[in-house]
Amino acid sequence: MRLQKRERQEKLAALLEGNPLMTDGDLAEHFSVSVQTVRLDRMELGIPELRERLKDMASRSLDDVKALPIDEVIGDILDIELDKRAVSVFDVTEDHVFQRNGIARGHHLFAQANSLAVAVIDDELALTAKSELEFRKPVHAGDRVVAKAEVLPAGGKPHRSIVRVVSTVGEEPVFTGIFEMYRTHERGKEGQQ
Amino acid sequence: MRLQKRERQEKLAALLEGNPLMTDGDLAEHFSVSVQTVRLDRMELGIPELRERLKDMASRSLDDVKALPIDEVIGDILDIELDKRAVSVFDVTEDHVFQRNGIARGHHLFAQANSLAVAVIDDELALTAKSELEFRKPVHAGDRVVAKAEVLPAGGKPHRSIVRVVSTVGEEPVFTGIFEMYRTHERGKEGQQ
DNA sequence: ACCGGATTAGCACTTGGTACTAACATCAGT
DNA sequence: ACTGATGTTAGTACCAAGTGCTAATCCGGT
Repeated sequence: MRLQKRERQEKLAALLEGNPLMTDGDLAEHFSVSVQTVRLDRMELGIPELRERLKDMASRSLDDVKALPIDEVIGDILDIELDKRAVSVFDVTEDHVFQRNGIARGHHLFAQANSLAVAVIDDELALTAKSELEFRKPVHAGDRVVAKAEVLPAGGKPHRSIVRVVSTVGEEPVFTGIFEMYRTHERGKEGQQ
Repeated sequence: MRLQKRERQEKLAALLEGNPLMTDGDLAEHFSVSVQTVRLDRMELGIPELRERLKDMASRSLDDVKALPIDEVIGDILDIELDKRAVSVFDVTEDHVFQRNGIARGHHLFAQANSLAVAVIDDELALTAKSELEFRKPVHAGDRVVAKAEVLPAGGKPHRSIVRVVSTVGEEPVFTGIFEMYRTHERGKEGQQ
């Protein structure tokens, strides 16, 4: 019954992949097989015991807490010239769309554009003060959204800059936003690097 | 030496908060105290044993994988009356702020408000078409943001609704947004419940 | 009928605990 | 100085979920 063994081991590995919190006893019951057989299977598959699996997950999830906040910018910045212009790209996945209709939730498009607007400002503190948005076309999972930002003359207001962002999928504009940004330092201090 | 005990227990709790992977033995060594004392301390503090802590972390990190994409709505909706008004609350954590200055990134405030605007519309398909935002005050980690949405007369435009959202921390308004929403069905079909 | 891989059983041992009991230690109050 | 409360340590029995090892048994193919 060579096939049975192989099949069982494959299913066992898959099972533990999805739900690592099962004891050998649980697994034995699930496959109607003895605990020892489950142990042998784990040996052969190189799967560690429950406690080791838990420890792994726990320490990995500790790292995750530190790893998560590295989304300072939503989307990958491809090109940037401070206080002038910037380009970023953002790939829309299933995670970003309404399950209802498959259309990307607005806040993701906003997040990409807003992040870019913040990034393009050459100042250690840049905050969004106001903005006007237009969602022109629905965006779907699989779409690659390219956002282009350009910094416009602030119109004389101190500590302010205007950033205009246009996001496109292919050639089609899907989103536009005007961001009025607050900054601590006046524009033009190129000496800061 | 009542103080010593209290102090030790505080440090012990803090220690496990930061690094839950320590055995009673590790802790005993760290505090130069017997294992039994550590156990008593854990009892008094209601801290479960190592394995339970690992199991908790592991299952939590499993949930996280499933829980993250289920952010159909950012923030918890406290109250909602379709096509009229809705309230949601969103707790800002370290994960939502710029590490630079501790100020919440704009897209989180937008996401809460926009989610609420979508939720309050009584239609199977509601999309944001345009919006105007104002970020009035910086929001910090630990702040609890309460967003209130009200649906305004659409001004005669077909398939449109206007939603006004005001977000506050305490009594202070921190964010306001006007959302022009697109909907498939005209307003007024109350029969749907 | 016999061989070999697969399976099962049994036992001793390990970790990191719980639950409980008992012995000290230390200090305060009278 | 004696008593009591509080805190600390020690020791025992027990548990879950394993490892590691040996031995027995099953079952199919030739």
